[in-house]
Amino acid sequence: MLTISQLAAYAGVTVRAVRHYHQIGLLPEPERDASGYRRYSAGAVVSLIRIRILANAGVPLSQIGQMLEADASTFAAAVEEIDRQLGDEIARLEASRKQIAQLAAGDRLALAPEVITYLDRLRDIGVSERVVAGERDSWILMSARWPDRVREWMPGKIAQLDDPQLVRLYRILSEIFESDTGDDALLVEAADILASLAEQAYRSGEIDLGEVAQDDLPFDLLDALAVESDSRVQRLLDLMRERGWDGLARLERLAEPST
Amino acid sequence: MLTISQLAAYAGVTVRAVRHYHQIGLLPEPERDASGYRRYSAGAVVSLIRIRILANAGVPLSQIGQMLEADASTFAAAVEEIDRQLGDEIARLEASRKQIAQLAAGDRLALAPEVITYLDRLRDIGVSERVVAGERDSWILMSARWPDRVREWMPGKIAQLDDPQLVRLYRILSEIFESDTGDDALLVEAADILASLAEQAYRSGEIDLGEVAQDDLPFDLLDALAVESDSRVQRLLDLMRERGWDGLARLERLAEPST
DNA sequence: GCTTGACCTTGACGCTGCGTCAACCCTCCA
DNA sequence: TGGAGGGTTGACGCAGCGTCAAGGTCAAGC
Repeated sequence: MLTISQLAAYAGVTVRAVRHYHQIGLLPEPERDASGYRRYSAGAVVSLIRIRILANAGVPLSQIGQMLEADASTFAAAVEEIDRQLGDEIARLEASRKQIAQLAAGDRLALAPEVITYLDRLRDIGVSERVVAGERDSWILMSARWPDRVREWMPGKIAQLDDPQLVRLYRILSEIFESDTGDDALLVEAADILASLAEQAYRSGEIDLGEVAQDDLPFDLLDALAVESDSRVQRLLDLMRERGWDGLARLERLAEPST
Repeated sequence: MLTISQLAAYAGVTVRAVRHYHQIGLLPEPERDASGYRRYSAGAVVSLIRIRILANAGVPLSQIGQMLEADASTFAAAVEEIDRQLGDEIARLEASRKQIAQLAAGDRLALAPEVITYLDRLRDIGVSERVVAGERDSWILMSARWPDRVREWMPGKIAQLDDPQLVRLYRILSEIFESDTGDDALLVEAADILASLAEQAYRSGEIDLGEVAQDDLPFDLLDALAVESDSRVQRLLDLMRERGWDGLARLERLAEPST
């Protein structure tokens, strides 16, 4: 007769594992000797090894009992199911691995390469780091919901940077948010340019977001994010409202311009 | 300001997950409103999304906090470590998948094909199912500890089945254990053949187990297993002892034969 | 003002497969 | 006879939430 540690050693498992199998009813409790020790027969070793064979194959303990008793076809069906689950799990882990490979490639925020390019272009034209960081956070938000759409939008966004008016706008914004003073004249100038750009876009019908339902887009959230990062954005919003436009991330016409 | 469910929806996670992140200190608790509800800023959405990006890449929650604060080289090192762990996990699952594929291939006990062949040969020469089952359990025990050694031993075992004496022995054993009567004459005959075979093996020095330390092999366990399955095995052991041999799975000379 | 349903709160258990104390008993050997 | 090295049960811990339970709150319709 064997003690629990001998049994465990023969089967190549830990004593704790054996007791666990008893607890969940997978391995029957053996007789006890006079002092209360469990005493195992040689057959228990075989039972335990068979349990481990299935467990090592990835079968959940909760199913092993049934599988050991099942007939061939039931067994085969169960095996197939387990294999499917293992396959799913492997697929999930490999997806994770792809993700992490992207992170390793220096793309610490997991933004699409197109967005990274866009942010770099902003830096090239002299946009300050704070404003770039704001843009980045906005695109993180957008990418979370429409990773594919964002990639489609980027070429257009990058092309827009050729517009001298837009470049001027970004430079003014950089100047505003880089300084700690509240130079309202600059804010007014920014609002004027922004209104002008919005007007052009509105006339040319350029505002085109593809098939994304516009209510679905978190423009309010983007505006709120901007205001959070710097309260002077609120002033900009107010100035835009005076000029007949609502919002910032997505300008919406409030009323026809009086002029 | 956002409620917890709005925050969760923006980031594509469950409310429960957000609360969990608060609990483990991964996401800071926001201010509460008058009624005790959590109220989130837009920045929280960005924070949460960044957490999920890392979590989806397989980073354990317990490390995400540090990673978000880490510098580039620390971050890269951590990423590499995570990737290694993912690789290990995938390897383990794929090993499981191979195992289960073997099970699916009809090999329900995960015995090496050589052993299956051996058991089939036993059936071919007329060995009863009970005796084959006993052999099978023995080989399960052996395979658990020396899967590779067992495969090497099998060709020799199969070759031995050409010996008419051995065939006769197996047939007698089958007859004994298939009947419920206690025909002692058959047991005596079996013991005589076994002793004769042992003598031959002893003389030719054939007993060769390779480099396996012999104390390491569970011969006592195998004998015990046999006795458990049928108590008449005990009588066989006694008869062998009378003939100067100890054990059954591994015969050991007790004394030089008097003849 | 009342109901209703949707949303918020904290607290706690469940899941998987054991690892790891804790606190105590049993056996064997020098 | 004392200590080392077994054994026993009981319980917490782990990862990442899901899922009640037992309420309090809010907005809307009657």
